Amino acid sequence: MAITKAKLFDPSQKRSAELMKALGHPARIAIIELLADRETCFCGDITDELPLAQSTVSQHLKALKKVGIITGEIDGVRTCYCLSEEGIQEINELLIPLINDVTTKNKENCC
Amino acid sequence: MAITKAKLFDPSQKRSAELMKALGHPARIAIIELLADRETCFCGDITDELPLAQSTVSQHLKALKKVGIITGEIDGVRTCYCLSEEGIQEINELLIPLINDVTTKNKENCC
DNA sequence: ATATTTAATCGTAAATATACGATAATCATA
DNA sequence: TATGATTATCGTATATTTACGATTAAATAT
Repeated sequence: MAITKAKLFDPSQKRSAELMKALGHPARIAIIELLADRETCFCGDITDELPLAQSTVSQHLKALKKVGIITGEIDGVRTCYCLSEEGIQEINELLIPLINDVTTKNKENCC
Repeated sequence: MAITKAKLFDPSQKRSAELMKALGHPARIAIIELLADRETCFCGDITDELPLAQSTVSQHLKALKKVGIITGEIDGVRTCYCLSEEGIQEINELLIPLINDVTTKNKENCC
């Protein structure tokens, strides 16, 4: 059957996946936690806390920045990275409904 | 300086990343949404809704099941997939603190 | 018993992600 | 101006992911 299979993924699904994917690595979770604790925000400080090379940490920071979860602005010879409120808010807005849907609708009737 | 770099990623960070990674693809987001809407739960029905081959959908279902976000149990010749309350709850518990940390602590002082 | 339906798995190709060291670029300092 | 500190980027090797068609396996129907 399956007359059409034309329905592609919609922008919201793609955006959700993009954000989730950016969080899909222990190093990037660790970075988020570090920034949330606000003990530090320079690339070098973050590198000191992670079991990874500087270039690798820089790559992870770039990935988080690209999707809008963090911001990074140059401050002299260093770069200060901070969590982006907008990005975190977006994660919040995309995930919470999903979680709510599940916990309310899925209580009784599965196979 | 960076005297030691011994601290590896902790289990919670790895688990969070594992769950986020599983959600890091539009097809898997779409599957979660389909299952939350509870219109269907058999692999074939899901395949009909997605722009992907049956074998690919089966792979995505396997990935979601592996990390505990969905369950799948054989029902005759078909397999019924359902969202796992435990899995969703875990996502909830791991993400909410992170989001809260951010939105409360990160208000004022960034670079 | 044979055919059909459904889903999982296999094999594989192509793309993406991850990690590192080396290098380059930029700013601050001597 | 030269040096040092900091971070980004380049080049590259390896691993993982994603996708597909073909095949297999299992249950049901004929």
